[in-house]
Amino acid sequence: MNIQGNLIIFSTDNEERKDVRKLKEKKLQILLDEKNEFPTFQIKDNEYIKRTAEARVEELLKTSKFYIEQLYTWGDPNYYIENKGLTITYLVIINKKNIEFMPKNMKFYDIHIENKENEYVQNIVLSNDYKEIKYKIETIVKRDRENVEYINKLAEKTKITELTAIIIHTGIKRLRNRIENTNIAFSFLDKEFAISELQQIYELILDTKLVSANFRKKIEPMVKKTDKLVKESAYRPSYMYTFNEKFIRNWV
Amino acid sequence: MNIQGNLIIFSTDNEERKDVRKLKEKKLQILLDEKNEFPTFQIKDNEYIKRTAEARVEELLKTSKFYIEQLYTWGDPNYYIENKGLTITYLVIINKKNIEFMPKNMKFYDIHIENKENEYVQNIVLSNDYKEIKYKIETIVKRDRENVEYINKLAEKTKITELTAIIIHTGIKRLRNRIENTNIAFSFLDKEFAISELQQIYELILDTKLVSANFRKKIEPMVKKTDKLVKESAYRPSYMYTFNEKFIRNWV
DNA sequence: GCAAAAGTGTTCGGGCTACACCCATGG
DNA sequence: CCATGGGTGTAGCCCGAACACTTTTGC
Repeated sequence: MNIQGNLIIFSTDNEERKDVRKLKEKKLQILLDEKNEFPTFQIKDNEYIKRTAEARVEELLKTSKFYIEQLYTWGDPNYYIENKGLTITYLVIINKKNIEFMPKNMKFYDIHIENKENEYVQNIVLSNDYKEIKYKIETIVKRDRENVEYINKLAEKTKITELTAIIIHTGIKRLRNRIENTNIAFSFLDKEFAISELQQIYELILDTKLVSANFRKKIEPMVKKTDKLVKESAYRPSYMYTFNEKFIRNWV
Repeated sequence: MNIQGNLIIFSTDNEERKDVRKLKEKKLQILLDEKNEFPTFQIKDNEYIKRTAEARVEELLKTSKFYIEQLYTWGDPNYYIENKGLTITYLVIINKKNIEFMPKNMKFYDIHIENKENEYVQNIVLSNDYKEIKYKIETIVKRDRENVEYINKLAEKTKITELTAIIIHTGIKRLRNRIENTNIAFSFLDKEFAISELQQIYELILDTKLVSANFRKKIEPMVKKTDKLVKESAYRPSYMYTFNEKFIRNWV
């Protein structure tokens, strides 16, 4: 049985502050290699797969500080050109500051997901300094390709495989589910952070603009205020907050 | 690589009506073999695993009417005595009326999950006409056995393996997640059903009592009233309802 | 009439939304 | 002074919880 693991690694990037009066803008990113594919790893008998996946992240980025969970196991021969077997995908969230080393053949792509027309259509844009990949994902309910059918209209042109497109789509859906129900948002951030940073994470993942006064109240029970101030911009400094450990939430 | 599939099949049973004035009581059930294990299936290269899992259900129960989704892929050598590899579990929901054949070596066990003390402790009771299996599942947050650690205190006595216990636990959590966010509840029922039947499904899965006046209002948009009446008891007959197809919801 | 479920309506409170408003900062 | 984000308060709205009440049935 041919079986392989791979990793969809999410992170965020802080753009430089162009205007001291404005917030740094964060961007959601994923790590892909030069063929626009995810980092992979081999799975052997008598190994604890989750540990194997973790070890691969550690080897890749030389750090052990990240969040990891199993995303899905893909097993549809139509997804593969050769070696038609299974792929187990793990979803990773990492704070860039914890990355000690960047593999030469890999790059973080900015990823932007626009929800269009209706809830089943998404436009996905991947870009870095060198290239831009755009494609549209359409979910058709009740058809039978892993429960839904995905159409990756621009897949051929962009050299993103259908499976890669589906994994990105599923990864985003999982993030959206988790961010509303668990504390994964904090995995993107430093131990101490400003509320506006947390809000940006929510906005990036959910692709919405939130009203900060309301966001603040909503997440208030999940954070603890410290007495430290961030002073690095031409607006009122923010207090630093930390995650309130009482709000650990697990999920299926 | 040694890899296997298995199935956690959920269904419900209608008890006989003891008192014409009372509702039939439903019970949540799962299918286990004589060793208290789940039905398994083999996975081969070049097969669409979900289809393979479906085919196994069809072969087992001689029907094609059921709900199926991937639950999780288990890969921890500590879970296995021998053949230490991977197990991919699919979760199935079936209406007993659609089962055409019951395999001789398998039985539906009533399953009752009590939430105790706090959200991390569950008492699980499996029973059928011949035996009863009780165990307690404790989830410890932040430890590292598939993200949480499970302690199956009575596993040895009851001959339920640790993996079986974890799959049941995870299956229940998945059902609880799905029932709040999708329309899986309808998979347990006939095409036409009374609101009280639907409510019982919710109560069984969530282990709570719901106020029927409020439940009715909550699920109102998800159902359509027919003009048929159920008259088979000494209380006011109910209209039959059907699922409103506009409320199909998918999930990650 | 009675017990039980079917079904409707009303009240109350908590949480979310929208928005007004003041504060603190560097330029 | 200004623009910008930080932070607080408040009014309105919706949804869910609690519960009262009427209807319908078989016995």
